[in-house]
Amino acid sequence: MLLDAAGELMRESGYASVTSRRLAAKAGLKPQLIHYYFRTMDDLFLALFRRVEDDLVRRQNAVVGAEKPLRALWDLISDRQDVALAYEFVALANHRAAIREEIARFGDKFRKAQIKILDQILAKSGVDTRVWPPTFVSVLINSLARSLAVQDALGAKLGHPEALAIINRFIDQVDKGSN
Amino acid sequence: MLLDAAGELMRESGYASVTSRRLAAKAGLKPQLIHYYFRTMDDLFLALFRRVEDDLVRRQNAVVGAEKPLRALWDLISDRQDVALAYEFVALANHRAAIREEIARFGDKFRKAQIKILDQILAKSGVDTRVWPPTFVSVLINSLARSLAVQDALGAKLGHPEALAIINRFIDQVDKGSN
DNA sequence: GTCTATACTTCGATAGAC
DNA sequence: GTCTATCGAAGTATAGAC
Repeated sequence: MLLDAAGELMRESGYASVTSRRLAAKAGLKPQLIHYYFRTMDDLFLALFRRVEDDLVRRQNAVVGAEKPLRALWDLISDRQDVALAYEFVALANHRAAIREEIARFGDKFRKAQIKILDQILAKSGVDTRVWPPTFVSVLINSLARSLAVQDALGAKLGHPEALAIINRFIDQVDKGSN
Repeated sequence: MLLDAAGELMRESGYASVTSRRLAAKAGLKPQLIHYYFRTMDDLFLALFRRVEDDLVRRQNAVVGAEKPLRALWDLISDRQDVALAYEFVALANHRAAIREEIARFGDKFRKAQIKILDQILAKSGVDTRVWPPTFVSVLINSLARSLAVQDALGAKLGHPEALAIINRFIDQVDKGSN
């Protein structure tokens, strides 16, 4: 419950506003209880990150069974809430070594799993994997999805429709061949 | 001088560590002087952002005259220092409305200028702009450059060599035709 | 412009009673 | 597990002397 509240606070107001006092207020507890469950705030941030991490890996694995797997993957990595949280964690990692290491570890783990999944999706789709190697597609779609999501959230959308048209065409083509 | 120090602090330790006390310490001043030059910390962040903004637009305009213009643009938007700062500002924008608006405004302005430049570069290069519309190339290279830079900085580099090989091939092809 | 002094708030974290 | 009490540090910001 505390981690839920912490995540919400972080997405809405940034990592700097996740303080023991504010978090406690949101959860209807006394600030001291935060330190009972998580000795330091670093412990809390790490616990939250690991939780989000597990959830993302689990959801990513689930796209394999979807009717339109690449679309499902794209939607997953485009999720506004997730992207906002990811940005906060990256900024947080800038001055918390423990977080930075965990993010780096996760980044590679998530990508490794994603490449495996894309390998299957692309093979079934009939797309030429010499032109579109799964590794490249992974880097490509994650970059695009996150950039578009964050810029959209900020309110800068110039060029997005044109880009999305091309991206959607690619996704649909892959998912069409997939069935 | 203060803005230089603030930018450095922000890149190194995150926006949350840009406080009047720490900034003053770094600059060898008393904390109260910060408030003399910038009444509030918001004013300071805005002033810093506008400064970085102008600098980026200026540097982007300069790539037109470069021998390898697309490579010059790619290097510009891949700059580790700039990307780190950009992430901090986005995170900061999450809970400072004034910053968010300024970033959105800049995002569209920067992209608009970039599309214009890419229009020239791509036209000269002989690349088929029906396959590679300048707007799409703009969204694409900014997404890729920033994602790769930030992940690199964190220490997650899985798949980067493969992606860069493909990106570099495209850039070289464009710049080759450009001369 | 730079200083001292200072007000007020919020922070992380611990001790100890129940 | 939850409470009261409390410490010391750090934050933003203002007033006023020089």
